[in-house]
Amino acid sequence: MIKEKIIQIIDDALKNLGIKAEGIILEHPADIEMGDYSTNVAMAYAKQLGTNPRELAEKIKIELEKNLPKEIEKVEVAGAGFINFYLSREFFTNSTKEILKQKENWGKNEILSSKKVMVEYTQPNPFKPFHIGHLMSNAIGESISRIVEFSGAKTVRANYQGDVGPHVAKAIYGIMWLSDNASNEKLQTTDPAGELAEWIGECYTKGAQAYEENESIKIQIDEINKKIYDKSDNEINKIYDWGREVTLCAFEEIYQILGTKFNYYFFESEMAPIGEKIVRENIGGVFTESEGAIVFHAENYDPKLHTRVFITSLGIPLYETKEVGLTVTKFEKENPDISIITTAIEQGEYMKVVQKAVSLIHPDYESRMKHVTHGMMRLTSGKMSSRKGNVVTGESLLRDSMDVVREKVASRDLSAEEKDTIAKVVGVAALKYSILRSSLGSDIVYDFEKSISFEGDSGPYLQYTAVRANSIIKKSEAEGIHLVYKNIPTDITILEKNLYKFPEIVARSYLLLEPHHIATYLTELSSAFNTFYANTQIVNKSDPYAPYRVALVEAFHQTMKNGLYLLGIKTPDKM
RNA sequence: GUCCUUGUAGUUCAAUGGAUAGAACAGUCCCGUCCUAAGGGAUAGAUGCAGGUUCGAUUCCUGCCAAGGACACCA
Repeated sequence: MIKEKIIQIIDDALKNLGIKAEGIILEHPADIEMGDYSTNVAMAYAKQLGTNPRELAEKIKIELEKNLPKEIEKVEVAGAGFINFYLSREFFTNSTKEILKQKENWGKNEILSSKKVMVEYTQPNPFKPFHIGHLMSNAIGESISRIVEFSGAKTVRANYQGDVGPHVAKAIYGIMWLSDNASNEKLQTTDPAGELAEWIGECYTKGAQAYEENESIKIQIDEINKKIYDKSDNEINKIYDWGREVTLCAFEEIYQILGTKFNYYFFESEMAPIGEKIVRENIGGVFTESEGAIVFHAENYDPKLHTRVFITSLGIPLYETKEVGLTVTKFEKENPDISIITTAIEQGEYMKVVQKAVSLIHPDYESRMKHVTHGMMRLTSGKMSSRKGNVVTGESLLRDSMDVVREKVASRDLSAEEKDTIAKVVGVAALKYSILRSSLGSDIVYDFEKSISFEGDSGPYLQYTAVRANSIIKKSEAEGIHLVYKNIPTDITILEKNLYKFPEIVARSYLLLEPHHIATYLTELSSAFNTFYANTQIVNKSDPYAPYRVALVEAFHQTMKNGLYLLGIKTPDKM
């Protein structure tokens, strides 16, 4: 790649000047006018050599110019002593050719070649609503899965769901309590799953409220919880089986719209016994008994960690224990080189403790476990809580987003089927982009008006720009403009100066596990394309440069398609 | 109290230790015989506070302030 090549010639130049360089830094200048690549070596070594940075930069420049490769047009010294490289027309022309050659492979790298990476994300709980937090985890996890895939790994997608525990008992109590005749009919069918799941969500909310407000109901629900575990009550078993199926079915419908296909579904009910066995086997070693419970004193291994209970004094395995079971199961089943878990930051400290415990039992897993945490999705009114019922569910949000798109395309000359597809694809894009445009660390303040705004910095803006490019390609085909690299415009567009950077951006997104770098890049790229589009008549048979410009548009379209794929967003042909 | 996140234009977000801190929305003002105006152009506007390291700090270190989270039997 060109980057390595430039670093090499800088290294050679420095050697000729008798400077031993360690780690040459080559970056893109903030302003595109200042060149395509820039190095700070003159500033970094001037002090050590006792010279002025600019003077040293000039010397290095002369040395570089003795043997400049054809990809570089010129070298300049600027500012406090930066050495800037300007890539040549030939480089950009070849770059366009390369993109069209690589097609769907454009942007891939080999950082993870022949590795296997398991990514766990989404983690909704049966019997509870699919809320915005799940949407967030899904968008991020799916994007990371695809970025990892583009980095050469085999990706295994996993989902982990809490199908047992107090939340299920609360929901079942709610279902029994709210079941009038009409809802008894509900229990006879699992269709439509979405609506039924929504009703179960309401039952959960009512049950959870009652649990906190009424002592006798609390006792009843605890009783139900026990019966769920030992499967001793037929009526409860029936409701349980029905509710589990309905909610899982509803989740599957959402995954389909979101574009996720899981390879594995892990359930807490299955992980509990596995984890419990492991924990009990390690009492005395890793775990200790304390006040009747089985705990892990993580602070003994790392002062920043804390003690957590793994099995209660009543002998019930907690989430920590199930997580141990899950982690070990993942490694035993798939033996991934890297196991990534995506959750909200509130799980951060807890996960460190669990991973420390697992590491003590299986030291070889330690360096392979990665926890990616993201901020919380919150309303302006505060934290979202499905317990208090003030939720905007993930499903309702998706529906609203798609409805807005439907209104916008209503007047377009498209078939009803096309409009429906566009509503789905663009609605999902609006939502995913609003999640993936920010770095993972900070919270996302959810503003409905803004999330459905399709102007400017948004998913639909990216799709719209790609669609415009697609129209040009279609039109050029109709006009019979053939791709030949005969006449190349002498000027270099901002679009070209952005396109070749795509693989670097993908690699960086993987190394930092931050999808937003791709989102930011695509927005800049789209902006560059739209400027080009506004100022240039591209499809023009009498223009000798038309074939190259169409090729450039195709290269742009391909880059957008691949980039949007990495965000889990589809590129429509029309909208 | 201890630990983990996060503090950047009016708002929502960017910025692999670099050059004049970038966008978008909202504001003001332009662009419609032309490939989709869900577009383009112009204009105004910001690094929580105080130190330190560095040729250079939004970025790294220390302290403070503010918001959110985790700290024994919820998940």
